[in-house]
Amino acid sequence: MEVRTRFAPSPTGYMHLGNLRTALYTYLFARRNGGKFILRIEDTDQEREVPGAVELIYKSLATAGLTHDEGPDVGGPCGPYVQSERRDLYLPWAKKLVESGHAYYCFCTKERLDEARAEAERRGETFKYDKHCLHMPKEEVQRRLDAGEPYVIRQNVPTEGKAGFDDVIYGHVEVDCDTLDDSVLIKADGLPTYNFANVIDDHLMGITHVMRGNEYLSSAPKYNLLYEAFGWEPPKYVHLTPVMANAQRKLSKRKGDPSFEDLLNEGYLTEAIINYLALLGWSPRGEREFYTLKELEQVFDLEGLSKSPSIFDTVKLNWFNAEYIRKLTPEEYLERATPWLNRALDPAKFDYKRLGELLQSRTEVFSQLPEMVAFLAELPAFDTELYVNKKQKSTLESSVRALELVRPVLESVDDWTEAELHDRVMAVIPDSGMKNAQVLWPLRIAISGKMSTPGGAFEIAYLLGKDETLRRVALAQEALAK
RNA sequence: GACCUCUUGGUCAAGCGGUUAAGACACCGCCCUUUCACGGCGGUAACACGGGUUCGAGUCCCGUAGAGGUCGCCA
Repeated sequence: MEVRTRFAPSPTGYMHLGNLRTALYTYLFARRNGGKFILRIEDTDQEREVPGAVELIYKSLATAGLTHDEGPDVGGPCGPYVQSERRDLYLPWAKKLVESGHAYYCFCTKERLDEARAEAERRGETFKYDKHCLHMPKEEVQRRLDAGEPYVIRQNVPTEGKAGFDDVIYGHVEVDCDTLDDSVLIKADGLPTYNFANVIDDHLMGITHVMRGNEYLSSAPKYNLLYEAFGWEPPKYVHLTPVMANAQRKLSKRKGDPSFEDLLNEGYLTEAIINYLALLGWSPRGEREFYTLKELEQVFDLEGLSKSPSIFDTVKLNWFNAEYIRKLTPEEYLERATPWLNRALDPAKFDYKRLGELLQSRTEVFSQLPEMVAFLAELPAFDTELYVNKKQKSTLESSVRALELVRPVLESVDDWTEAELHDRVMAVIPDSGMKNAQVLWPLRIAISGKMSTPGGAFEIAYLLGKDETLRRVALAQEALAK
């Protein structure tokens, strides 16, 4: 049988990394098995509608490369793929359940239920609906229905026995029916609850593998009761662990954790994000850890999925990103880096090509670039202590001598290239009695004002140009004279 | 509170009854070197705890603890 999976997000206005990973696994599983990957929008909650949110889902999936075979925008045989457009579809199914005794009309008011809940709370008990309306005579039900009284339809969970399901990752999970509540299937507004809509849609759309967050682990037994009531074969369940911000809580946009878009805006590469996310909660069980999306499509399997939550680690993501950045061609690198460099530099004044070469192996995330190169545009204020470096045998005194030695040499250089600067400066060092580092360390400090820079003294001098380099050296000599 | 689930280094994780308990990130050290980074080499660091089962347990079973989830006419 053909594998059919679905990603069913709510349009919230951003793509959670946890959701993206769910989408990724769902997509990969379908691809690996030559099946279909379906996108379904779950927007039954009208109050939470966010404008543009659906478009953002399309855009995010497209950016990530997770192309769906069926969905609202591409169509398919099981449409519509937007739940709000399927609103009239669910009630008839619920009524079938009422007929077979697996569900019933309930006229209890919210007030009565709230009261009952509060009462249970007071007694320290778990609230469970008391099946009050289940025992209502048929005639009365009909009379109240005819009178137009508001109602909901509830699932009639057996009072005894066990309900369970098989999960691909967790195995067989079983609970006593009497711990289960009769949950609402159809709300007073006529729309289905999320859980009911899921069962109906997944069945109608022929979903074979339901991959979703494990917050649904507890409700899965009730899902299966529904499948049984309809006489449908339940799908295979694959409950995925959450992506955590720390050991206690999930990644949360509200708590300031980044969404997919945030990461993209900070200059993370899609490939790096996907690669990292794929390995966060799933293991290919080998030494290898670099995978393109296409490669993942070949090797992804359910066995490698983790049972326990994983913590999102920016540090490791950064490493992946840095690795992917190094794999870029110099041209690709420069293209991506340029907008970031422009935030700190005037592109007319610097050799971006050379700058790019120097920066590529030093870039973890593009957003770090402006801060890394800002010293080129403007010499930062710095303490002369920077000149003191034990390992380079550099002291304030040696630095004074080094700059005295180097300044006239620099002034005499007309061909301002790295090679020329290198040869000319290196030529005078041996006779000075100083070590290379004793001369080059203070020179770099003098013209950059920074402990570390994307390049050594000659590269920085070249980038700055002759005038600016000499200006900074003169400034440094003044400062050291004090 | 009830029910469900999870638990290998700081983090991601391999392991599916017999291993010196992989590997990666991070961290530390050394090398390379005009700084930083890259690259190379090396190092510190883990089976939550307690009982079983077994010749043998990180791997199986039972408890305990900790963590997460569910208990909405939200999704």
